Amino acid sequence: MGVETTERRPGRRPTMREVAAVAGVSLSTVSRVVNGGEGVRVDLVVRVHDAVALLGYRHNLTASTLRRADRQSASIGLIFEDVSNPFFGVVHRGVEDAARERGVLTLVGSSDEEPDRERELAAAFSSRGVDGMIVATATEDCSYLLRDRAAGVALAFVDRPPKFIDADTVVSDNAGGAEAAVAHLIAAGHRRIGFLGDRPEVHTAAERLRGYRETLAQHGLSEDLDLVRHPRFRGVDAYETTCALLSGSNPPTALFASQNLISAGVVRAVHALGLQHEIAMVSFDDILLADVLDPGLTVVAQDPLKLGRTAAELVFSRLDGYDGPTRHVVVPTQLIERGSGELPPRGGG
Amino acid sequence: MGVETTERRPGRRPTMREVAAVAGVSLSTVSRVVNGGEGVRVDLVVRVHDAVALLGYRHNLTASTLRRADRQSASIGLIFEDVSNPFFGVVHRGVEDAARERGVLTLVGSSDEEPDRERELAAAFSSRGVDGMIVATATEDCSYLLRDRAAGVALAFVDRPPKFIDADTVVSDNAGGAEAAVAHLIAAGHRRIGFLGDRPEVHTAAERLRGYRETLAQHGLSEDLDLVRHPRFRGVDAYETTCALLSGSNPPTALFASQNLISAGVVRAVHALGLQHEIAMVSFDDILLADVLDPGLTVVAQDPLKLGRTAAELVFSRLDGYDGPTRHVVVPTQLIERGSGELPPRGGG
DNA sequence: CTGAAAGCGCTTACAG
DNA sequence: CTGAAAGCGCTTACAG
Repeated sequence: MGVETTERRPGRRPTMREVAAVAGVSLSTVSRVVNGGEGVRVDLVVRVHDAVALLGYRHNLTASTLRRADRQSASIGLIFEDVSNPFFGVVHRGVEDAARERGVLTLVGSSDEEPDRERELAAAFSSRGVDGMIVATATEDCSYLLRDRAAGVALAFVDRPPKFIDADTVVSDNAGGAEAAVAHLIAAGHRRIGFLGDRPEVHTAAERLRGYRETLAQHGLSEDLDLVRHPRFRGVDAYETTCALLSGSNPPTALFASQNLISAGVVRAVHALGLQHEIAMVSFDDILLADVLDPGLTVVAQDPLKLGRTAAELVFSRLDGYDGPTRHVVVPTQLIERGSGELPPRGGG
Repeated sequence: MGVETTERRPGRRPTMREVAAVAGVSLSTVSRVVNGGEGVRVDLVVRVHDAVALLGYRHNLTASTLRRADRQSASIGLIFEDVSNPFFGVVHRGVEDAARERGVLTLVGSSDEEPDRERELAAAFSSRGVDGMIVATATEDCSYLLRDRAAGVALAFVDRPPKFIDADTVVSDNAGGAEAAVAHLIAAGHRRIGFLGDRPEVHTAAERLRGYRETLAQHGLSEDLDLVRHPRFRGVDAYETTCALLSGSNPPTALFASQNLISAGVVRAVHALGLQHEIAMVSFDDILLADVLDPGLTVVAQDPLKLGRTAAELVFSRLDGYDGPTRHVVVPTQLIERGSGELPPRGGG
């Protein structure tokens, strides 16, 4: 206790030069040993390792990157909407799993859906020399990243495709998942299906809305604009929007909630109104405890782990020299029936 | 489409030297302007800015850090158990919020509760010159970080205090929260209360178990070792453990689940057995949808955002020169009654 | 106020 | 196989 306090400052750490002095070899030799020891006499390797251990030397990757020919920093930058959203937490993990396999570290930030914040993060990452970036973009125009790509930064977009730049992208099958959800509700007999989702400027929301609309049309159902709602702020406002929608004059008999946090608000509202056994519901994106609700929440599950891993693989393949056309990966979704999506229309809706 | 592809390699980006040439000034002057322009003639500032814009120059923070006297990289490293655990996602966000205010970026990794992995991450962060590290440690002995601290890395521990190093720490009031949970169940009439938690090597689990035991003792209840279970793997195994516990010969009338993912498994099991209105339950750590369950899940809520923000503030105060004694912050928990914790013992337990 | 020079910690041709 | 030297992109005394 307290002993270590005196060691704290100033923050000097041993350099290769000092290791060289202790080992009685040149700086070059230390560098060779630290970088694998190829073609260095065994006794010198041993002496260097001893000196490293003695001094507690740690390789300075920053300086190494600056001088090395490949310039790789072994780090990539991730920009999500919000790292505390469980969906992005899992995407993050997927990236980390792939990155870990090649010793790459992740810098991570939240854009909060603000374009300025996204650009600031990208600039900050770029200044720190990341080898690649994975972006869940919130900007209308992603061409600001062209410069970074020209400078050698490998780019991949996840969850949402970019505009004004042609780049590797991995997204969920948003329209297809929405179609599955809405078709499922129609098959259960519903004709009036409410849509609750992010504002359509968000690509995923737009795609899910498109799937909703096209599926209605395919089944000869006309769209009632009053049934489409975009809660502006999530959680609490999805709750209020749902309450308003369900207490209107001609309410829907079923709901399609197109985002995880919105779903939580919708579910909360339906339960608060005591309508959970009356109003059918399907959620886009699975959530913890969805299976324990009464009735269980039928969802269109995404595969966020795979989204993240795939995005990382796209970036790494570029770093490994792939220079072909851009790739656009679509990860399938899966409808999971748990009860809420199989309820028939109340009163024969 | 495709036009940009040709720009991609090689990854040359303009240097200060090139900016200087274009602006017709010296390298020193460019550096001064890029760093704020203090004491540089206005016309030169303008010329440099023009050259920067023309060339698309971006400051190389890595090289700057290497040369600068303060050596600050404006980045910190975070080690969590798992970035995809919603609890740590929010802790992460708390750190990010504080870091963002001072332009600091976060490197983040998951230890998966493996000591080797934790040490690897710490070494990787250190090699990349982080200014500080925030660690939710999984190691028995954290003295391996003494060297980094001696080298000037500011340290804070979050969620779990370290052993064999005296360092700034912020944790939830684990024992107090557990006490509140158990006392609450006792007040509802329960005498046989099951404990489900991580293995006690994890500090939080040990503290919550301690709170459980001490509260039983305070109320004159003897501990039944058969009621204390440590599901080894989370989720599915918490489910099975709970089923086994409840179908035993002398089952508990109430359950205390001491971790978020374990809670999910316990809740799932209680509902699967149809006992959700019979068996009382309190969970440590709040989870999404807990309020929508039937009955609502009574929880001891933590404040993960505050945990993260506080950890960051502890790190930054060290970087700002604070050199006093280590600080040990305890963040209060809050009991939220929602129904499951207020059920009386069945059959008069 | 401005610029030439030294140097941060390291890698990499180059000569021996 | 080994070492002296140049240099990655930048900052910072130092002299003018």
